[in-house]
Amino acid sequence: MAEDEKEHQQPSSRPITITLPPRSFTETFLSSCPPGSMGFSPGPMTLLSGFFSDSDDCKSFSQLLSGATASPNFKPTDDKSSAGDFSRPGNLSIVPPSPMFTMPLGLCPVALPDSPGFGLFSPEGFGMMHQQALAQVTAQAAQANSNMHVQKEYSTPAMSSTQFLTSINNSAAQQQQMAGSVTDSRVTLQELSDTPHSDRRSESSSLAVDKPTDDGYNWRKYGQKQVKGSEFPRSYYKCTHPNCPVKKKVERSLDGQVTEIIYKGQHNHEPPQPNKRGKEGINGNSNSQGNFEIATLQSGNVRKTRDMKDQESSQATPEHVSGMSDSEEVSDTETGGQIDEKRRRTTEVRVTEPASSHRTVTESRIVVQTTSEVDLLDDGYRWRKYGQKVVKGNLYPRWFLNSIRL
DNA sequence: AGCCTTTGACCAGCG
DNA sequence: TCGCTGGTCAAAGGC
Repeated sequence: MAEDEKEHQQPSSRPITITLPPRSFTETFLSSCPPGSMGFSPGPMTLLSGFFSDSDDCKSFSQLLSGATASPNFKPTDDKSSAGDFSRPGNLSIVPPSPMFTMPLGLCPVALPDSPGFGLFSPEGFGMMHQQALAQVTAQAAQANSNMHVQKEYSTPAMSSTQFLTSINNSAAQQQQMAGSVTDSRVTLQELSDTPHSDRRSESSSLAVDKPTDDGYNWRKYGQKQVKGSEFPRSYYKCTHPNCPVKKKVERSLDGQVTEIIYKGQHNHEPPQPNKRGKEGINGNSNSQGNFEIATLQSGNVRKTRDMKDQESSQATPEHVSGMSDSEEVSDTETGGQIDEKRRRTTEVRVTEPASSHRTVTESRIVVQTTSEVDLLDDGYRWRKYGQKVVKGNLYPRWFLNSIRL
C-alpha cells in the first residue's frame, strides 16, 4: 500500500509551482565539464569549475579571503544562464569574512577520502579542531516528480527521499568519524539502497510516521509544531543519550516522507549498538559521530516552492547562523580572550540534491557557510574560488570554492 | 516500569 | 508594548 502510495505519488498532491530552467545547472555541468580528476566520476563541483572564467590559482581560504574579500577580483562569468545565478556582489564590503563554499554532493568530503575538502569535515580538521565550532549541516535533496533521479547521477538504485536523507545523514556522520578512511558517498548510497525502494517505504510507514530517520542514534520526540511556511509539521527530537545535547528537527509530509531534517548539536557519545538502538535502528549504518551540528535534507517536490524562494536566503538566516552559538555546544576549552564573536562561529554545510528537471538530471551540492574564517581558512588545503554570489538576506557573500589537490 | 509520543502551554527573540 | 513565530516544556496517556 505504501508502495502503491509511493508509486502513485503524483505531484498533484504536492503542487509544484516552480519552473526549472530548460537546462538545469547540473545538466549543464555534465555536458561541459572536463573529465573528473578525482578518481571517480566527475563531481558536479569539478564540473562546475568549468563554468567560471575565474582562474584563480589554488588558494587557501585565508588567501582567498584576504584577497578577494577585501578587493574582489573575482569576476564571475556573465553567463548567468549557464552558470546559474552567480553574480558579482555589488555591495560586497569588507566585513568579517564568512566564507561559504558550495560543492556538489558528488564531491562532498565524504566522497573524497583524500580530498582537501575532507579535512574540513574530519575530526581533526573540523570537529576536533574546532570543538567550539557550531556547525550546521544541511542536506537537501529533491527528487524530480515521482522519480528519484539521483540514481542517474550517482549510479545508485532509486532511493526514497528518506533513504537519500539517511544516506546523507550517515555520510555526514562518516565524515566526522572517519578521519582517514571514508567511504565514497556513492557507496553509502548504494548500501543504503539495498533494501528495495518499496520495502523501505513500507518500513518507514509502518513503523511510525514520526519516527525520525535512522542515523544511528536514538531520539525522543519532545515537540511538534506547525511551522509557518512549511506545509508539514515539524517534529523536534532530542538524542536520548544522557547529556547529549543533540537535537534534530524533522519535517514530514503527510504521507510520512521526510522532507527535511535539521541536526543541531554534537553527539558526545558513540552511536548506540544496533541491538541497543531504538526501534528506528534497523537500518544499521550507525556511524554517526555527530560532529555536524545541523543537517537538513529537503526532498521531493514538496518544498520546491519554498526552496526556490527561501533556499538561498534561509540557508544563512540569522537563525541559522547565530542560533548556533548556544553555550551548550561551546566546550570548556574556549579560552578567555578568544571567546568572542569570532569564536562563536557558525559553520553551515548544506548538502543539496535539489530539484531536477523533468529530465533525469539533478543538482547536488554542499554549501558550507561559516561566520569565521578561522575554521575553514587555515585548513591546510588549497581552494579555488570559482564563484561568488551575494545572496539576499545573507550578511556575507557566498563563495563557491573548489578543493584542490595539493 | 520505563520509555515514548502527543499536545497545549509557555518562553524567548524579533520586528 | 504587542503580536508573531519558532522552540521547548511537561503532563497525560500509550506501548
